[in-house]
Amino acid sequence: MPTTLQEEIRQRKPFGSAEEEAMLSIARTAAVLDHAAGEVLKQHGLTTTQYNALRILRGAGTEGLCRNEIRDRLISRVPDATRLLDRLEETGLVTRSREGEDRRFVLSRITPAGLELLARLDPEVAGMNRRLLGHLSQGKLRTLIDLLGEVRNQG
Amino acid sequence: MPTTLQEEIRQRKPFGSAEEEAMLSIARTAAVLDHAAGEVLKQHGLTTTQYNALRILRGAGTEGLCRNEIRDRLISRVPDATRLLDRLEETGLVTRSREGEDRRFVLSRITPAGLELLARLDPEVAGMNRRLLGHLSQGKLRTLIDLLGEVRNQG
DNA sequence: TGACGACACGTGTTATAACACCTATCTTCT
DNA sequence: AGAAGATAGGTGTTATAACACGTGTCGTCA
Repeated sequence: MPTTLQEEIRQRKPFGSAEEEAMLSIARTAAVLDHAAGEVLKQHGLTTTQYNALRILRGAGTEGLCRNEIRDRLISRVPDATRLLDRLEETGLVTRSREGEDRRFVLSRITPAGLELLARLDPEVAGMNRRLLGHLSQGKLRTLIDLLGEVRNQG
Repeated sequence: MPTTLQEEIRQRKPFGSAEEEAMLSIARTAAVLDHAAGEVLKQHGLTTTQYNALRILRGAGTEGLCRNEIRDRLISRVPDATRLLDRLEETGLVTRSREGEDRRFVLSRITPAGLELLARLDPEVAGMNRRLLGHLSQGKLRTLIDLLGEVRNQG
């Protein structure tokens, strides 16, 4: 197993700056984790984005959320939340309806089938998180989270 | 500007574990940075993956690299490096030829046009890195890089 | 030597992402 | 009231990602 990013991507020259190395480290780490999560979710017919959307809708409860609200809450922004929800609706995990007094809004809600799927996934995802990150102490995880927050704020 | 991830994605409930929060923080940060980098590169007709591939080929020099070697070095693995190189070849940034004694290998090389493009991009990318990450001290960046390395090793 | 498996690439196809554009509804201002 | 702009959502199209499979080349071993 390679021990440094430079070995991992077999780069000969050292990084030009800490900023550059940090950019690549973040991208690389996210790619590795996203791939691992994707493998787990794929077995349940979900992509990581679909799973993320379902989690958002579970958090929203019975009121549901409109399309743009879901889009804005996604970890990784997608320009086409309509068809993301189309697919979740096709597989019966989400329902949509235009019902408020403002008829522009279409509320999406997670279905019982969606809730069941998430409930089945919860322990599996928790186990995956431990497997992927459990070798770091709580203190290190906290430091990492704080540093990433600093990166995003005033990025 | 939101100050915590929880506000950023408007999540009501606190995170279930530090591992979960770290997973989401990494994914979120990578998405934000990748989006910013994509905006810069888009103006030059490149995606972040294409840019990454060009950087790899510049590092390889005149010897070039074969497809699978490029694929393995990419920050974010793609299952179809052939067509990634197809596109770079179409735009004249890369050439390919089958020439070694082992006729299975197809060597890809960056062209002078590719080198010129990268040379034009170098200062722009460096400036972007500073803009995105320059507000963190060198010590914090080093800590972040090290922690991300720990995440990937024995992940 | 020739059959077999491994390897390096490429191709075909489907699903999704990305982008521009369009429709319907609402708000506001004259 | 009615026009203009903003907002929410959908559609059409192209590009790319993702996956399975096919082709040619090489090494190996009976």
